[in-house]
Amino acid sequence: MKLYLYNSLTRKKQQFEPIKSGAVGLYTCGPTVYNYAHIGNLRTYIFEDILKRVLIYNGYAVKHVMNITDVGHLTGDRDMGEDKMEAGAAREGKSAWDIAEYYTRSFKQDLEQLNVLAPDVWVKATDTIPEQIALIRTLEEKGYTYPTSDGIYFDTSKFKDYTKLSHQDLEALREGARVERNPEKRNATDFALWKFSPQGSKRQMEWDSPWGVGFPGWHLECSAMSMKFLGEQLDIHCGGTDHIDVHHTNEIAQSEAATGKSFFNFWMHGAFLIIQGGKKMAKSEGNFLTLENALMKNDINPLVYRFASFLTHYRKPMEYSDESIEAARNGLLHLQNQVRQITTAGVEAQSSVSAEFQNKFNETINDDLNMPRAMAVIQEMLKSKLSDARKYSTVMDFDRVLGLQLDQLAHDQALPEAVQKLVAARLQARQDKDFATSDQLRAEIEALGYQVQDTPDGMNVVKK
RNA sequence: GGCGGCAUAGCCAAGUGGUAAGGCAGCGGUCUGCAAAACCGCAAUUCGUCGGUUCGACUCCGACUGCCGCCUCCA
Repeated sequence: MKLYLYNSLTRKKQQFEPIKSGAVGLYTCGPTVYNYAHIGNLRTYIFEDILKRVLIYNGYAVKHVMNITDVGHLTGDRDMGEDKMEAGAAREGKSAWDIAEYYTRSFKQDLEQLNVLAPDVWVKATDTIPEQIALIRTLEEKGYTYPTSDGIYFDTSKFKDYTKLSHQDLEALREGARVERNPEKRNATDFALWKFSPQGSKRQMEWDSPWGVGFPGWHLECSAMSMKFLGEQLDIHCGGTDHIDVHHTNEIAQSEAATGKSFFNFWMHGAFLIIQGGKKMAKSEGNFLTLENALMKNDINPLVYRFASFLTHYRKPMEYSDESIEAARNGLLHLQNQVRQITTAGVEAQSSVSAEFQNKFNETINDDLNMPRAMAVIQEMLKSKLSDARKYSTVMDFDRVLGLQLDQLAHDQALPEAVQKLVAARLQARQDKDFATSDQLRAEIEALGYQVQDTPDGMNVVKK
């Protein structure tokens, strides 16, 4: 079945065809590990996970690479700020390396909680320094670089297709610049490939290079890593929408200048999460929410957030609020109950997947990952005239893409001892027809975050 | 100032030329000791405003209004 994806390069939905038949190289921009990921960041990783799962669903072998930026990402623009890692280290009184390690682990935990498939290759920027230096060398030989007092820079005026991704008007951009310029730069858009360690101070992260001791520029790592692990010409590169104008634009410039070939065929970007009032989530906005403090702290399953993200298309800003999480929580619980309903008949045994609904579902997700509509297809299927067995098989097939762990529902019944006791007591009370006590116990169970379902087969208690 | 995006029921949100998916909340019903869960049914004569094109527009064009993103660190 044909797969259509929106390509930021052409600003159109295009049919996707990998360079090598049957296999896809996927590169997703990872985090800068100087702080926790917030749920806005996480939205992008969920979008990328859906993309990857859709590729797999369509039968492609996917090789997925994600970078960990642990050096070189500056706090200010114009290549003049502090390194975020060193700043994080100073803030927390730890070494930059400890900071990187700590937040990398935290990030990976978040992805696990959200059931995001791990990439095949994790790469740290600091593990590819030789490759990055080699790339600068190539650019130097080809005449794309120039030195300044603080580093080696890429001359963007020498790369003719510089705006092919951003579609920006550089003249206009220059006029509107409201940031102080680095006077040694030849063009406002030039960027650092290598930064020298500051005079007289010792950085925690620094390396020798042909140009002097220092560290690589932020954009360089992604070029070096993706080429190292995926080759010079690649299929799909993703990231947040904010990366279009600078980060990805610079990656394209340095990569294509170095290889003379077009870099990635598809560029895909996820839209932001915004909170009530329409603001994006960011540290600087003071509305920074992590998975932990937005959901887990309130005893809400992180998969609720995953489910919530399916309700808005990835290219549209997603509204976040307590109400939206509550709606998603109820929505997921409903879906889980629907699946439980068709599981109880003991029909877990394989039945064939409904071809009609599978086609419909496949067609929908293949239309630029239209998850909101896919969710509607699922409801349509669950409310159709299919047998429970077929519904079960079909929804499990869909869950390969959804990743909501719907197959684990039956085994998810382990109740805490306190709840078990209440359940046993309520069972007894009901046998004794002592409904006052029974209702009282039901309220207690629900207060602990569980839902009581009395079915003809007995009492069912599930986590909300 | 430049570039781009968005505006659809109480809330969230698909659809993008042929007469409005789905979810949450709500209401009615079946079931139940009562609830809950599940299931069945109901909910926008209408898609920010004003014009235009068309047999026909939420969908195309223009203007306007409001909101947002990037051009500063950023997913």
